[in-house]
Amino acid sequence: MTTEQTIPNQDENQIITERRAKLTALRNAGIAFPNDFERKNLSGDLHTAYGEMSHDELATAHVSVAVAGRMMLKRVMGKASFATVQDMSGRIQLFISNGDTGEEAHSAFKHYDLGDILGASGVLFKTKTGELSVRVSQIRLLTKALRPLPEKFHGLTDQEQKYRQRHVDLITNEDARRVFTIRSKVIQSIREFFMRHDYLEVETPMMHAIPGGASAKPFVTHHNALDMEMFLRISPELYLKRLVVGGFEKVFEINRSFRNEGLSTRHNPEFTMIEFYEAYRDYKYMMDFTEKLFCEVSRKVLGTTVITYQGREIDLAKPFERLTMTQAIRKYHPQFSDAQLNDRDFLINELEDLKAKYNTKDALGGLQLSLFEELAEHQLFEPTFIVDYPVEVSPLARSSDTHPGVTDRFELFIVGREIANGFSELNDPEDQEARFDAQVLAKEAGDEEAMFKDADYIRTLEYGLPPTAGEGIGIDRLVMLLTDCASIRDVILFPQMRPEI
RNA sequence: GGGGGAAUAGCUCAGCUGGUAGAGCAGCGGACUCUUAAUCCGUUGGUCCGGGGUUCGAUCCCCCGUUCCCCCA
Repeated sequence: MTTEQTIPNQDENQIITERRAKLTALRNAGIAFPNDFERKNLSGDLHTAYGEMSHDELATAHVSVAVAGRMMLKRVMGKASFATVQDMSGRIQLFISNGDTGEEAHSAFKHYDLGDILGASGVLFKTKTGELSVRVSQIRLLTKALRPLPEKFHGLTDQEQKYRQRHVDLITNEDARRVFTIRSKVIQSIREFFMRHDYLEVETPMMHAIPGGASAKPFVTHHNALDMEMFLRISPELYLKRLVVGGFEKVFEINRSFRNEGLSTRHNPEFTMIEFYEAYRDYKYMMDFTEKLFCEVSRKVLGTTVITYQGREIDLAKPFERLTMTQAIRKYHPQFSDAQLNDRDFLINELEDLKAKYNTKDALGGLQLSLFEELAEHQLFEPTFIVDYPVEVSPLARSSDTHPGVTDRFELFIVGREIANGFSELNDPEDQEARFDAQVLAKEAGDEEAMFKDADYIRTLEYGLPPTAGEGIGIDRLVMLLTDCASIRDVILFPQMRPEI
């Protein structure tokens, strides 16, 4: 809405200059950006309704249509032309000729450029090669595109440009449209699943005075009026459990959370997950529930539970395997005995040999986890729940009644990546306070990802959190799986990038 | 953070261990009334990512930097 002409001279080129001249001519001739074209038909609907009709049937039916879209292909043959326009539902071919539109309109059309947005009305017909097309009687330029599109055959292939100029990627690459359409449907079907199970969708704060609910470094910001440091949330967990205390016994939030860590093919600093909590359930129920969810989402969105990821097939309808960490290690490294995997000195020796990262102060469970991450995690291609996480890395999970040092917790791995994390919630306020205190000690000892003590959350638990199970599922990673994308940037519309200049 | 790769016309890409750059598409002009990445003829278009260095001469070799991609932590 600015009247100021902001022309980026530095990347002005001949093509843009010529298109600008065409725009100037349009301005001089009248309204250059009209807003009165009434689009009546989508190309996809027309193909569905009339695609199967013969040339003669269509001629008899005499179907009048008005379509609009971006011109993607253009073939001029003297007194007649073909153009392909693309709208939100697909593409349709236009036939423009002196005989149908008059020579003046057709001549004007010849100066339209690929990328321009057109509106056309006319009658449906089939070409002699059988392609459903519009015999155009009136055609208008609705929006002049000043910048040229990428090459019509290859589209945009430069990864950086695909991410930085996602609109161009979406215009030219059908696969990009496919991925983000699937993403939308995945979220929709997840929401439907939870609605059907009587969950309440809620929104909790994204700005936290105390970042909690996960072990991660937060982004820091500042509230001016309150003059206080605030954090972008790393997880909505503690707020959602407050709501369970409040009596909302089944809640979920499809949330954006933020973690101040590096960027990679698996990490974007802001990411989408769903967290959900259900009272009077345990972590075992959540595993069953998760299997149902994954199966249903895949079936609804893709029409099948059998997916192919990077060349390998997975059937989400098959029961997900459930292993403890040591079982998973032994599955891929049968040379280890149970006794060895329960021997601190042995584990430390192995981790040293592997040059793996681990915390020397860790108890047995922490060391097992380090070895699991080193030797087994990346091999878990088939969906696998790893159960019985150690207490020291699970400060919000309920302790096992039968195995000291272990919590009622699982993580789900598919294609070697963590995709979900759930547990029976710790609802003993005194135990929770002790766990927070342990986290504070870890933080003081230099663990930047250790949790803060949240006294308000303890007070909340003191009102009584019913026995509850909760879980978080990484939606970006789930979408990667369902769309066969290798990089998280391929499933995030605008992934975080370094500034261009 | 470490290692490897990439950056050349608006886009997709060539460019021979050194001699100031080419093709296709797009654009512009022309021919063409059923094309399908239309075709045919002609033609415009370059900060070879940026900055230093070596050299008579650098897109090419060396150093520094920027961004992206891949692998590792």
